[in-house]
Amino acid sequence: VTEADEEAAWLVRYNPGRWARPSVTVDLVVFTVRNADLKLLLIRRKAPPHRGGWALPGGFVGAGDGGDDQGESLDVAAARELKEETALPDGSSYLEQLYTFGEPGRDPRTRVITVAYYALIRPDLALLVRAGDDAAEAEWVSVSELDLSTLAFDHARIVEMALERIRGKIDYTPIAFRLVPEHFTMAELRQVYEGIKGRLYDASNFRRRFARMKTEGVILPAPGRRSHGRGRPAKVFRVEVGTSALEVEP
Amino acid sequence: VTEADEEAAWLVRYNPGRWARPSVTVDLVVFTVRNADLKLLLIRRKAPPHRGGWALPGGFVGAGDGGDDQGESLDVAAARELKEETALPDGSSYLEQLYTFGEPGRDPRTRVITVAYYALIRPDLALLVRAGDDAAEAEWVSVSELDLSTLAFDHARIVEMALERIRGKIDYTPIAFRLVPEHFTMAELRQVYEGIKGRLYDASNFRRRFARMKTEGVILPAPGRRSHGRGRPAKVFRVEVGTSALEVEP
DNA sequence: CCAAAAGTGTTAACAGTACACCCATGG
DNA sequence: CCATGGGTGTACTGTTAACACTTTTGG
Repeated sequence: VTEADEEAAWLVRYNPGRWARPSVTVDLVVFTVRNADLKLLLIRRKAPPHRGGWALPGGFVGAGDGGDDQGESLDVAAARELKEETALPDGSSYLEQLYTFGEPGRDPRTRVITVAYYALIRPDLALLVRAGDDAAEAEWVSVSELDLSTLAFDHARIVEMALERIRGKIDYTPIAFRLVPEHFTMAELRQVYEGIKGRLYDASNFRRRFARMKTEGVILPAPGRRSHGRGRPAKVFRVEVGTSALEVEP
Repeated sequence: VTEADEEAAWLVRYNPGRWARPSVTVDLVVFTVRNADLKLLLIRRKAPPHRGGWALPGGFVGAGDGGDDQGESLDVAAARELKEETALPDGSSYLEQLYTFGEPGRDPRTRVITVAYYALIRPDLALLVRAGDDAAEAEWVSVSELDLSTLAFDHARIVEMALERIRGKIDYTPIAFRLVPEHFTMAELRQVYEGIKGRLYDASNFRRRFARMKTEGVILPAPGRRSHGRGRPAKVFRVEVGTSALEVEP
């Protein structure tokens, strides 16, 4: 047995092509916060299975032609699905891989492994939602009012994990800034925390929590004030886009 | 166009089978700690590509026959690969999904999407490693001495992310207990932290950090003491397996 | 006895919380 | 003027870090 023979044998045995391949999709848990109320984007399925049921937006990952073209990356597939569903400009939303779900039987048709992502959408851009290709309608649903058991496939578990992730991550990463407009008040930022954590924050202590970010120049004063018709108008702030302190690593 | 026709059209259009499918694998980052030294398990690849190079153990996910048999779950596939490589008894190691890597071109043969897992192995069981099917040899390599750039595929990135994950998670979850023997001393537990975090801990403060777990009955006294030949012998502790306080949710 | 490692006690710094109180605006 | 929300100051609490000190073993 020559070395070339041995190598050829391995090539055959471990050629990925000889294994049955699952389908791979991306699913999106798209969040926004409005008036301290955490919402997520659901679609009504136009096609079976679960036709007419609520589900997460998503779609298949382009895998190319099996030859030189290996298709699109997972991140790109997720961004593409997000764009199809929301028509938002590129880079205006935060997108992060969440977890991969691949239980046999989670899709009755065939083995489907889905790489779930979650996205954070600024509320001033959240109106730009539209129904994608495979959806009859797309709608923002309050997490507090959502009955998870009505979701198709295993999407309830995906949503639960996404909630867990953002509720944990908001405490030690700057993801909250992805859920406020470019110019925001401390009250608006606080309401993002209240919507995600599902509890109230003391306004004065909340302010102090971000005092250091102000002195360090991460949070910058923006011109003007904002009045809500009643009470003292609030100062307006902004964060420098691309500030290293705002980078979030998965 | 009847409703049935429309439904049939959707079935064709969104039938997962009509899309090109990628191969799906699981790769494992297997950790252990010995003498405050964090080690990970690498194999030498027997087959191309990267034949002879260091790589993470892993293998293809069984996807069934494309019909009623949908194959094995991702968790099961990861546990199976771990067993092939280490021969450890089921349930003796901690296994958690890390991240999914699917850049086109990461495997030159075809589109391969890999779901990476990391595992934590108790040092008293870490000797039970063996080379799996596709490996010439398996070896524990110190993270501090490892040159990441020598790893095959995109395994350097996978290892980096696994390190990041355990270095973060050890601070707010009880994963460290998965890296000590059933009966352990505070010094041994401390060395797990030192190996993972890559810094020294004050022994007295470290002890206090776990004082509450002792009073709450999570950490229990074990009979006997342990002498290292020099100095005062240390008390021995154990944790109740299956204690809810030790459960770690991904 | 001495070196080494286990284990205890004391103090300071800091972040989070509760809460009293002042400020500025619209009506 | 007063109701409402923005904004400041203060006191208390629990956690962590630094470090001096005591205890118990092997050699």
